[in-house]
Amino acid sequence: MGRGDGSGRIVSPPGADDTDTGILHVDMDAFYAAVEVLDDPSLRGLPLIIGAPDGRSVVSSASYEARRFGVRAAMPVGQALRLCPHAKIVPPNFPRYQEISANVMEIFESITPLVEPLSIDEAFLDVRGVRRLWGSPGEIAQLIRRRVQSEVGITCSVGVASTKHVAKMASTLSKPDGLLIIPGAATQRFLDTRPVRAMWGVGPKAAEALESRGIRTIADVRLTAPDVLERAVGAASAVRLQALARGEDAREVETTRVEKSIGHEETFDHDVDDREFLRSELLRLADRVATRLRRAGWEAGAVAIKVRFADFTTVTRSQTLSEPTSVGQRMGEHAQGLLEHVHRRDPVRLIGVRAERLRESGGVSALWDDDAEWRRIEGALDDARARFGARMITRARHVGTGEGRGAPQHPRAHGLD
DNA sequence: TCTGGGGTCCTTTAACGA
DNA sequence: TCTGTCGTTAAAGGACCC
Repeated sequence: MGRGDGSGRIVSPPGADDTDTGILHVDMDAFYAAVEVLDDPSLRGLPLIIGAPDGRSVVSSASYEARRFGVRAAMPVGQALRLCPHAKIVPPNFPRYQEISANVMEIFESITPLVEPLSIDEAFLDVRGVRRLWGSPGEIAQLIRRRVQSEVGITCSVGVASTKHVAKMASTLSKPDGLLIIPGAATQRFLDTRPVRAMWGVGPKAAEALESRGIRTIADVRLTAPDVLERAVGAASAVRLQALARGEDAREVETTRVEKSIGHEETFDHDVDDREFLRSELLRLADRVATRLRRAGWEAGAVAIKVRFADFTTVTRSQTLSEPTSVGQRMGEHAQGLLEHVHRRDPVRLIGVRAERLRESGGVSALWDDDAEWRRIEGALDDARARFGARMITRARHVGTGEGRGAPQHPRAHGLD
């Protein structure tokens, strides 16, 4: 979600030069707020803050009317309300945003198969292969903007360039409801004048490290001696940033991405001292993570916990499992064991559980949904696996069901009862 | 007024086996 | 056999993104 308020917006005139481009970055404008307006037109024109109204929540999205008052995503809701006291707070409705997102992505995929969703509200498109079908990249960008507006009812901004990095920077500059095309030959000129903070991957820390050395623009990054840059941001980042500053970005639009971890975390309304309560919360969170693992047909090869103390310092502990699992009870027990390795006893504001090193599930668990009895069966199966070896149990499943991972079905349907 | 929840990636350090 | 080194992996922390 863009954090700007639309001031300093730059857009291309109609029919602008789009020579040597082909990568589009499409970004919905104030997406969550836009969906809320779509569903309740009486909200149009109002300063909206999407975020839970209670205690420690932050702004997920804000309408441009609210941004004019300085409200930004990730800002505590309390602070946002002080900046814009008459703003209307709307609690987020993520399933609904997911729905609208799917509609938008469908439009993209009707234009090119090369779509890389980056998040719920943005995607890269490679349109180099569909010119004869839909026209030049600039024309396709306009087509997408029209179609998203007319078929979904919200606005988006599009950056058109020769690389992902430049397309992303361009869409950001064109927000809201804009289009910015950077022809290949203009890339260096475009980059050179932008501040380092505008680079994708340069956040507050890196920007501070660069600016304190007098490196303020992307041209500065390009012209700084590599060893100086390396001392500022580390070796890997230095190489990457300098390439991006020269307009080099060989990353392709990737249509498939494999998730690497799944986790849940929660911030308590009030800091928690009670170790037993923390243990029970770990179990609960582990259960939610395990449910998602099974639905995806995965197992965790490692479990990690995260503990954030009242002073916001955060520690993590992780452990590789001797046997991968997607059983909530087992993940929860591992999580509780990891908590024993956190010796600091101060009040805790957040706790989380994450499944890492995901692999395809070899077990029965992927076939069925979450259910107390089924959890018991899974536990028994896991124990059996541990005792007799996973291979036998796995093979038994394939013989027994004669099918792969499919729609969730209850074990009774297979006569396992 | 403090600072969500979902992630990814990078860096550093330590341990370990060849 | 001893010692140093190299490569790999695990773990922890942190920056960054939306």
